[in-house]
Amino acid sequence: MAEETSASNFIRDLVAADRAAGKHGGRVVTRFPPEPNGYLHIGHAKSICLNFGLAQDTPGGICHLRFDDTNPTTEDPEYVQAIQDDVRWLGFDWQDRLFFASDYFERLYEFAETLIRKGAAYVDSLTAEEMRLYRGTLTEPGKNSPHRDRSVEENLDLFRRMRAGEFPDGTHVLRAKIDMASPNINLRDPVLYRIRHAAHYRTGTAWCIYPAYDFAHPLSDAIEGITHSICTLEFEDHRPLYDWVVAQAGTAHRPQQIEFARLNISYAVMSKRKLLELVEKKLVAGWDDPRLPTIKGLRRRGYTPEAIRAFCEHIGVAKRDAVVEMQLLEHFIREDLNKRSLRVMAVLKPLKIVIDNYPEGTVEELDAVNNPEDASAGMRKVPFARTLYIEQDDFLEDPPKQFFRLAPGREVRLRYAYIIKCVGVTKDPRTGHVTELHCTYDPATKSGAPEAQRKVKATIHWVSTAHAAEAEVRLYNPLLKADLSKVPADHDWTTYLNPQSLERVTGCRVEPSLKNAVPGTRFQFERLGYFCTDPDSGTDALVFNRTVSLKDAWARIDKGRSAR
RNA sequence: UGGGGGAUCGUCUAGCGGUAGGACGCCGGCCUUUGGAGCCGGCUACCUAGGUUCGAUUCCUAGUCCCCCAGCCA
Repeated sequence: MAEETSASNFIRDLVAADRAAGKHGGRVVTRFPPEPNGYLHIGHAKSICLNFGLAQDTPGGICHLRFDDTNPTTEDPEYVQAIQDDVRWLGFDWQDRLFFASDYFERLYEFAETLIRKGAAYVDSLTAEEMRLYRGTLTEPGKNSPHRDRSVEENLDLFRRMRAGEFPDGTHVLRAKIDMASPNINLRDPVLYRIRHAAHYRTGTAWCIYPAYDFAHPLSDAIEGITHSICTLEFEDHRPLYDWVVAQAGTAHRPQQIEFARLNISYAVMSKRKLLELVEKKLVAGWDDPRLPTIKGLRRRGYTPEAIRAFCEHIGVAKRDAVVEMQLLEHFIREDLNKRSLRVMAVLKPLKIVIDNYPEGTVEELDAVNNPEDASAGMRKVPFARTLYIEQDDFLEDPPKQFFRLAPGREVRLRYAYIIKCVGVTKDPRTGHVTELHCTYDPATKSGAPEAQRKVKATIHWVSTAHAAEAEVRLYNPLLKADLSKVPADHDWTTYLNPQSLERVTGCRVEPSLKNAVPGTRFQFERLGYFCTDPDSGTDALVFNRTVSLKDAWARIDKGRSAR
């Protein structure tokens, strides 16, 4: 019963119903329409999964990738490239259906003349400020521009001269002639074209007038034969305008706009504007900073496309505003990585131990399991010797009752090795800090040996001091100290950045098998979490990012204790 | 105070007049050479008030609360 099937949602249901009713000739054509003015983030992933997923799930369904590049001042080919990379990395394929709204500029222009000819659009010459005043308010109707009744001939002439570059920016716009008293402000003669003497990254200086979203988007959809144009909730009251534009242009095809609630994630920066601000002000390392919910950031952090897709599938699609907890995203990456990542041992904060009764100069190559969840992952050898590093957190001089790890006189098992007992503690006489532990081992308890069955309360990880490689490990915490939705608008939101969002731990020691780890490789550091080799990593300086920690029962207990 | 939307466990989400389900989370327990994973059990919800009905989360009415809209951004 509980098979892993794709959950339905109101959009899937609607599309299925349209197909069943033979609407659009039974075809399903969706599109993902990013503007190339920033990098994609997990919110876009939701839309990508929805649009491409709808196409995939429908026999004959297709999904276009269309760049909505109608604003030359903010767009850049760097973003076009990055967006394509990200969509592909997420696992979706637009095949030969890569489109650009800018490729439609000539046709859109013709549609604009069509509207002018039928008296549905006019050239206005009010300043932006005047236009704002004429627009009215939420509760008061607007009033007609003095230019609203220009003749078709005059409008055509003016519009052509706008195109020809005769006027400076801001002097004229093309407006839809709808209703300045409409209770829906979007219908109060919205701007269709504006003058922008700016080079476009694709069309260069061929144009100095550019279509507005409300004009370009519905018509691009119509041109491409999009059946279901899925967008976010804030466009809901643009839908009458969307339909108006398509009807006035008289296109053969009439696409249907459907809106859903955008994704929000707790303690994550999800607005394009804010992400750009973080990057530009160098508050983060770049668009791929692992603290960012950008696709590039998640990727560098160690997230897999599979986990992101599973997350997007499970959060569902609805119309109510929602804030998904970060823990849910973390759940899906843990679930994925648990099944596939190779286990290795790494010590983040080393504490040296000497096994007093272990022969000096001896090195044993012990057998270690690569992935207990996957027998085909095989085994590897890990060198064991007299002096080792263990995790500082795995020793407590005066442990509470629930602490099962090492303490004076206590025993633990060293993973894949022996049971050891702590017999001595060396401290720095000045600071009182523990600098070294002396232990003894029980040779009969070697992992795999018949007499090794003796139970101890805990197993801890370790590395051999002589064989381990040094590494830097970057730990990440939420970028924000509070949810931005609760931050007053007049506050500088960057003051809510978490100063502890990045914790660089240097002097870590990792087992020798990691010496040649290639950037982008994911591991489980046993008992610690999932880690991914960073692009900054090289053979001389290993760098790992913590993708997500393992669930930590002791941390919870410890937290509960200190809270009391 | 105009218009457009939305309200179901702490968080997401299902339900389409007939016992309110799932996931995350949280709390127990089992198991464990990762305090991981796995397994078992538990926790908590229909915005309010009326009405229709044998029966309402679902339909109706009236409220309440939340989100979006006054860019020549998308």
